Amino acid sequence: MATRADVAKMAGVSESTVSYALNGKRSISQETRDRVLEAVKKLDYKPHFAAGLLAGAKSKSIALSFGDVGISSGALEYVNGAESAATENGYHLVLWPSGDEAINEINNLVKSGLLAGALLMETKLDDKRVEVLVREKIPFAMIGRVADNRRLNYTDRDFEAAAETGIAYLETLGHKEIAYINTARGRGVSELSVDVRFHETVVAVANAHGMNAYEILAENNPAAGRKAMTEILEKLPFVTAVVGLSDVSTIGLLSAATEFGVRIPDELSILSLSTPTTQITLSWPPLTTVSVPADLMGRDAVIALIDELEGRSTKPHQQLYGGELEIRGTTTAPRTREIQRT
Amino acid sequence: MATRADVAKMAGVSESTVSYALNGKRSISQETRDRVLEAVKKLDYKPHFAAGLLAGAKSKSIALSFGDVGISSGALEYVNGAESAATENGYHLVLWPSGDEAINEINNLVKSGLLAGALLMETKLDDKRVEVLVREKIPFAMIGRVADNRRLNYTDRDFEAAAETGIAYLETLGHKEIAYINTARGRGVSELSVDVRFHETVVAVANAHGMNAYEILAENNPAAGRKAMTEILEKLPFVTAVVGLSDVSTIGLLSAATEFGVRIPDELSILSLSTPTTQITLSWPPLTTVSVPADLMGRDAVIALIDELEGRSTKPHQQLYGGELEIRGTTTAPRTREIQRT
DNA sequence: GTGAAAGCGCTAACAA
DNA sequence: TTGTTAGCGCTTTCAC
Repeated sequence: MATRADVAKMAGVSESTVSYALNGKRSISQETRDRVLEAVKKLDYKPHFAAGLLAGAKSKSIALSFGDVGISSGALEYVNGAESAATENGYHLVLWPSGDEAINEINNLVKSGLLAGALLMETKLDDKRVEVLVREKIPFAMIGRVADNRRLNYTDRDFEAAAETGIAYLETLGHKEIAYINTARGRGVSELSVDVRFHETVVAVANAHGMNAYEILAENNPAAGRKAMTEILEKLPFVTAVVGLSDVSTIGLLSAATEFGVRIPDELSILSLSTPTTQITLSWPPLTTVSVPADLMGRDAVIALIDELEGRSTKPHQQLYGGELEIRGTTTAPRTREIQRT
Repeated sequence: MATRADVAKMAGVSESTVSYALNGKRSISQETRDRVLEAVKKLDYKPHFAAGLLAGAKSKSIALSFGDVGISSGALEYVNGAESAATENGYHLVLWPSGDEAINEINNLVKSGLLAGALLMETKLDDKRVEVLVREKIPFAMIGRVADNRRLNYTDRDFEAAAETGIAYLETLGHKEIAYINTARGRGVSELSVDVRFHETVVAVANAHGMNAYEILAENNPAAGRKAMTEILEKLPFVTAVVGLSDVSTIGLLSAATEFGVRIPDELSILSLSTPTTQITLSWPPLTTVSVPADLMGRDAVIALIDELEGRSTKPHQQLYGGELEIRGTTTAPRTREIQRT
């Protein structure tokens, strides 16, 4: 491989001139630049990034820290949005599963110059990663929020707005008694910030609208959604609508309704507040949702981080996305008779 | 940050001794090692990877090259499998969208020492990435295959085995006339190797079993699956079973059947040969499938690549996975009357 | 506008 | 078993 020295020799200039011709960090005559560029092309010169890193150039790699059980299907849209924004800006995303030592490794690699910063997904209210990154002064941005977000970059959903949009719509339809499915949390099971925040918000908003909201806990998988449907039939036969706060479990709930012979939406309305667009049309009827602009949010978070890395931001970037009501096939006016399994 | 020189001074040894104490590339007395390790701990020394790379150490980063429209939900399981195997072996995956310049960039970064090799997903029969990587002698492994796989590492599905398993099962049930849904290809639309290979295989296997197989082309999304269902009702009302070769379109087909009032499986059997496990239970009834061990395949491909990177492999790693018949709710004996929309 | 040169922190060949 | 040392290719300061 040709080095910068080879280029310098061929172009008849010094090595530093080659660098500056390439990165534009100081002015250079058009003629000299042309000569350098020609030599670069002739020699098929490619810069050696590791050398640059050692000499002080900044890395263009960002660690993408996701949950420790892999990237979930719900998280995928965020990842794809983040990835495309990163690529457009000349950065790359490095997959990084969460874990106690993983975050220390990120710290090491940033200090080593190999990584520029980190993008955190699936944040918990009390997220250890944040502690470490703040202490070590590693630049990072979050998709989601923690308990105390002062001076932190985050891109999150606007839960108040989403709940308000969805519940106001159910009120319009005439629903009074609703159930909502949330991920099991507290009790040491999970403290994903999204679960806690949504829980609090939905109850408050429903009450404000004069509705009664009953919580059902379910892990975020289809089987748990099925169990939730069973629970509704057994314990809450009077509810006329169900609001899903997680993505996959809501689809499981819908399938289970079909299985149990509960006609959707005539006998029960289902509204999802968190289903990614790619999953909405996977079931029948297609889910009515308050949309999650996951792609945009992923992009937004990455761009916030890059702005910080490149010194363009002065204050933390904190952005909330509400999402829009998308009426599809799972909602209608409440039934008048009691629901039952057939 | 403390450097290797600081550690050497504190431990009272030379700098190279510190390196060897850390990487074990030459023998060292227990006493010396202990002293070095103690200094490392006291100084909180972290190796500077970029420096190591420049000096000749090998990178532990692998480019994960996926389709240019982002990671598809079907590809996610492969990614997660690959990621966990990489992490277990001390490697990391760098997200890399396909594209003409992208593959050149991988080439540059491998030459720069920043990347060790590449893992290719969503391979096409005539894949440009392979051309470049072979020419530049970049180590890589594929999930999928190209037309000529001599001397290449690949991990792929065993299409013959999968088709045989699925179609033999349909024969057992008594089906004679079947449709199969494949991604539109040829005609410049797509040349994903999986589409072409599956097409050829399914026809051959069906014929061998004395069945007639009719192809329906559909992009791999729910809406196209719905259209495929329409097409079956209109043009192939005599078929009693449908085999889906793609993942998402098959689920769309199933939803559409429910929508159109076609009772599954009584009026039409549906068998999927490619649906990832996470999507199977998203619809009702749950799909009967020939399973795709995507997680295993992702792991297998990464490990093959790492073996090559670390000089442990002498010949190309070529591995096929058949998958097992998993009977769920979408298949049964053929109906006797003609199918129709209600 | 351009050049010279001093590192960056590590690896590994060579020497002892 | 351990030490010495010459780079790896680039960035950047300082001088012209």
